[in-house]
Amino acid sequence: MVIEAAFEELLEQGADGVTMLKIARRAGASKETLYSWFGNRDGLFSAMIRSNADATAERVASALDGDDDPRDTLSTFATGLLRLLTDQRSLALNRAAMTNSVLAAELLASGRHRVGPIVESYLAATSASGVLAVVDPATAFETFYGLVIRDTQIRVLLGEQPPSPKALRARGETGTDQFLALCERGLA
Amino acid sequence: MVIEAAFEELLEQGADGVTMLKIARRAGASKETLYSWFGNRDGLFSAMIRSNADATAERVASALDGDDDPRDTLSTFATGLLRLLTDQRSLALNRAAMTNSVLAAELLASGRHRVGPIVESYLAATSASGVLAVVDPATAFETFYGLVIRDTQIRVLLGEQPPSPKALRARGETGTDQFLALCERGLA
DNA sequence: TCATATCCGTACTCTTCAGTACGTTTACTC
DNA sequence: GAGTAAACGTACTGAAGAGTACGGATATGA
Repeated sequence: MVIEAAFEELLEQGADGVTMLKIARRAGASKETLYSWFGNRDGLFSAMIRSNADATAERVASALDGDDDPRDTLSTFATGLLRLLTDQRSLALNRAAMTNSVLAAELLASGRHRVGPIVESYLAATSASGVLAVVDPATAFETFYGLVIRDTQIRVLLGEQPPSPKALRARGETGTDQFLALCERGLA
Repeated sequence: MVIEAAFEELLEQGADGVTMLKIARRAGASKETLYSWFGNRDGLFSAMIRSNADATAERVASALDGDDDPRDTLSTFATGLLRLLTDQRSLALNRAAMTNSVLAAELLASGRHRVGPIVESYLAATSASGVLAVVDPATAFETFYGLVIRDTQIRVLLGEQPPSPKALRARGETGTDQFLALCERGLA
């Protein structure tokens, strides 16, 4: 599949090293086919962003789906979010979008602005049921995000090694504990 | 000055739109002069990164310098950090470095890894004097960073409008309050 | 078997830009 | 004002890649 080949090229060569010819060769397709399917280079990148975003939104929604203890749900979700944002594909797409305003807007729309509301409605519902007290779901999610992600994403975007799975889990749990502590004091 | 001209080009054209010729013209210099001063394109970008980092480190150190109430010091510092990370020059440099591993490493070294220790030693000293209780200065700084910056930097990197100065200040204060609350409970 | 649509491979155009070469000009020093 | 070094401007080379053109292959279905 072409999108798969494009991701492989992207991971190996970086955003600047990706060429339509290399992708075509790896996919066993011709350049002309790529152009007829995706229009141009940006179109192909758009398709990659959408493909990644679809997989993401689905996972986020299902992580917040059960009715376990909010601490467990949030902590699992936190770990998943960290894993997602330090995943090589996401990183490469973020790097590529960073220097292209159209792609950047698409990435924001299909990523942050699609995931945000899902989490916010979870926080609102949980808060309404009295288990958890958040002042405002939107700012609460930002606080949660900050406590979990910290400077991790920007550092790996700039080339640092991503934290180990174990470290990710620890971070997810600590961040969740900190978030719940702030909730208890009415500071989230 | 050449570096100034380069920054202007970078802000107007974006990282990909910057060419040595345009910079030379804007600076009233010749391409050959640029090459003799900076070696090559990356050398010029390195110089820009260093120039920006020097200004930054100085401001950070002086913000943490006085012996005011830690809440005031931290809150002022927080606002400054937010302003710094959403500043157009920093953003443009981050975007440019994101697709160039050498520049990325330089940006990390002269930015995050230079500012971090300064803040950590402030936290350690303040903690030692009993005014504030942090478990570990390094993770405490990460927590503080997360509470202040949240997803602001990545969003503006992807093209969103930076928050207003007023919003930045509010964020700096709220983030500081949250951080101090976590300190009190031994969670930072 | 024929018709049609899709796709492959190759080759071509066009543009852009990094980096270099070089002759001329400015400016400073003695 | 002669000598020297730095810097200007213009022109050139070379490489790379986006996008296009087209003839030939392959498949599908009537």
